[in-house]
Amino acid sequence: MAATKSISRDDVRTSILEASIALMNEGGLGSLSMREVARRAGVSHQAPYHYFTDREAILAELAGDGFDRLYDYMVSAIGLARNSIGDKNRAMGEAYIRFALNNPEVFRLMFRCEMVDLMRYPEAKAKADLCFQLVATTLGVNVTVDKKSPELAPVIACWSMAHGLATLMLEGKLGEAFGDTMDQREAAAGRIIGYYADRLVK
Amino acid sequence: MAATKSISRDDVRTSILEASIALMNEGGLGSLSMREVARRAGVSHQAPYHYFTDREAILAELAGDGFDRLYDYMVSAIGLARNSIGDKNRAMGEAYIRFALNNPEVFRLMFRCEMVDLMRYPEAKAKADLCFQLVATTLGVNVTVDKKSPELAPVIACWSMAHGLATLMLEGKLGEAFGDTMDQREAAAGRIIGYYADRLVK
DNA sequence: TCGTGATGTTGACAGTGTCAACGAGAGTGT
DNA sequence: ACACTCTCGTTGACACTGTCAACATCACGA
Repeated sequence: MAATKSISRDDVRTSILEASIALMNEGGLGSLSMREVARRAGVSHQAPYHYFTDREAILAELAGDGFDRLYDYMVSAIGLARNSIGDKNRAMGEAYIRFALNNPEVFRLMFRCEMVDLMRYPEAKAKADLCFQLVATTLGVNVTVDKKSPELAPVIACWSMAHGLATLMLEGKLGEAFGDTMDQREAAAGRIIGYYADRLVK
Repeated sequence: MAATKSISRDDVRTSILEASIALMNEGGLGSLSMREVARRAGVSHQAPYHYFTDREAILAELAGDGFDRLYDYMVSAIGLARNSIGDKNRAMGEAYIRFALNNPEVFRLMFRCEMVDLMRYPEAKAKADLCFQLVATTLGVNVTVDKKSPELAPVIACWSMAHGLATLMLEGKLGEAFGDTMDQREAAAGRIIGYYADRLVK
């Protein structure tokens, strides 16, 4: 039956991806090896190559999922915010950082070009672009504008601050200045973003 | 002779580090392997372990050098700036980004905790702290203040924006919106920093 | 003079990504 | 019915990795 066959095929592919996610979250990206993924998925060490050309192809899929989820994080936050650009900007920045802290390994994957070269994975690239467009339109900037247009400057400034703060927190460069528990750290980051994001858009 | 011995010892250590730097700059951090380093340095594959306990110890040394050089970048830039905090802040941010673009692999090393856990390398950590203190004092904030003091907020905001911008450019997330040549990209980043850094400190 | 420690070597081990060769089975055209 | 091809899966091999263990050399202090 074609049905059972195609279901089985999807099953293998899905179990490979699930094993990848589990490994990534357990031991970090360093412990995500093709052979261990295959072992976890219960197939031979070579089977994953029938679904993904190489390790990077798996990572690209995970990164693509990450951009989808980041998009959802931001859309939800924007929806809950009041109608002013300032409030939306603040909510969006907080959501960006919350996503990074809740999904550290995927976040790294999404923003490290030597791990996933988005140029070679148009699907994932499109999802990343969607996130950028969401940021721009939320700040009231028409994204169809010329890439070099100065109109994009505030978008880049806001994005840079949120991204820098997320990265520095993730990599432990802010010490424990932001508190010990996740909630405390999110709140502290939110205060920074909330206070300074406004200054960048007007 | 003790002299020749100690010189020879230093020679080996130096050649190991030089080989590491060369490899890092040629093929990225991924191609910096202990065995290839040893090969380049002209010693057996096990010799480096007499000088560094493991791969991370070499990377920590390189990262420490990186913080030294970042410090120099920023100090020079501050010295050339006019006397206002705004000008110094701008010059410092530009220097930060110039350093990142000119030394991409070292910059990554310095800010990725899974590559070098600074907690385990107090020497490198001290150099990193020096950079942070330089940023704080340049912005007129007394760094001996309580880590959780809100006085540090503008310091963190400025650092985050510069770091985020550097990271996003480095990882190619800003497309070619910033120009094709290195000079163009530096200039564009400088414009962003120059325009927005001021808004964060007053 | 005899350890002894620092410096260097070679050999081995399990682990990795990936190529090559092969097989079972389904689908298809004749 | 038969041969062909394609997909999916296997096993085996290769060179490479980090690192442990064992051994050689040789300067130096007791």
